[in-house]
Amino acid sequence: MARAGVTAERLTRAAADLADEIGFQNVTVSALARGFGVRPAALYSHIEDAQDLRVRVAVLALAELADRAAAALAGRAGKDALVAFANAYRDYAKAHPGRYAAMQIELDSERLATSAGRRHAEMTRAILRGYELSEPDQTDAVRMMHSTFHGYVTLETAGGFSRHPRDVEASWSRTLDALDTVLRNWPPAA
Amino acid sequence: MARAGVTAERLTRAAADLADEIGFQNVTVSALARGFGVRPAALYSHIEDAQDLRVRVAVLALAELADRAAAALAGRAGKDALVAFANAYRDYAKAHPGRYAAMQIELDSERLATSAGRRHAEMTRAILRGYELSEPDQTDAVRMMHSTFHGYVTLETAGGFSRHPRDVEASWSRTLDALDTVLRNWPPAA
DNA sequence: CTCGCTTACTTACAGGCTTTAAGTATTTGC
DNA sequence: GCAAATACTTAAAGCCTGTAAGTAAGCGAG
Repeated sequence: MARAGVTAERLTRAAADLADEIGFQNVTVSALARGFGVRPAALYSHIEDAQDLRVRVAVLALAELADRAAAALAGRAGKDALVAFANAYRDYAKAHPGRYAAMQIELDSERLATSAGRRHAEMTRAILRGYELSEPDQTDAVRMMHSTFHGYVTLETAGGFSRHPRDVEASWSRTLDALDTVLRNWPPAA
Repeated sequence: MARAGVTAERLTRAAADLADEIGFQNVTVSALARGFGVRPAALYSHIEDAQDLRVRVAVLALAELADRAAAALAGRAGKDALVAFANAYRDYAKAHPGRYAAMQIELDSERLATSAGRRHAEMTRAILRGYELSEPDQTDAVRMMHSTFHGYVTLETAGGFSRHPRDVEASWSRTLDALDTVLRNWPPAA
């Protein structure tokens, strides 16, 4: 009965990889245990329950994405920064669909504050520095940007754009152009 | 042993209502059967399996939303139409979170073509008639609009905007202003 | 009206997942 | 080298999905 060397970190990583392979919904404690050659009950020494595992994957994914976005953003400003950030976001989601799906579960505010959620918001605001928006326009713009990225990526990966011949890549590029346009010409409050 | 009068339609409606109450993820065949005072196995005379039930709820929700959007759109044009459509979309999602979640499952293209998916696309294009965009800009704009709506509503209902004091309603209104702005000033292709 | 067919629903069961409890083996640290 | 902590095991309860086979209810035809 040699020990399998299971830790919460390894479990989380394995769960994330499994999610990318078979879909986040299909990641079960049992399947994960199987991968480690261990009985399901063994995992409960390392994680609280199945939901705890899901949250850990979500936090991991948020951190990974924040790292990539930060790297993409380094040394860029204005539209350049906008495009780099957006592409980092979309590329991550496409490369890691399971991790991206994990990010969508509702995290309690405590965990989000501690996690990379804050970093994302800060980076988005950093991009907006190039557009000289003051509050509350800045917050509105942050929300619109995030909505556009998230919406586009979600719909694209769900196959929502696949029934029209127009190149999805091109539409994305034009959407970023449009976003840049509106940020430079943010409409005055009514 | 009186018959319970279960039909696929009633099941679908009950499942949708249940989803709005307890969340789409928590709708099970067993819970649904309980609501009808019937054994779980009885439902398999009316639905193929659990996935079939989910798809039915999704199609129902798509049709309901299309009806509301069409009603909101009637007699309007330009920004007026854009705002009415967007609000119908968001209001539906907020009033029926379970149904809205159901709409996000991947539907095979066959079912989507038959269902209300087509109507949605047509309505979005109808709105764009007021902005005089020609292809492929029109398709790009449709995709951006849909992404923005979907992204905003998803993030809002997931609590993603709740850690900032700015009124979510106001941000939404400004986002629609911004969308109108960019549609009127759609950037020329590079 | 009743016979017989179709359909709705039942019980029974197999198999999978989650989670707790209690026991056994292994490792760590003094 | 031994005690305490930790990793893992089996066992079991509870819930879910889905299939198979049986029973009862309704319906149409004679």
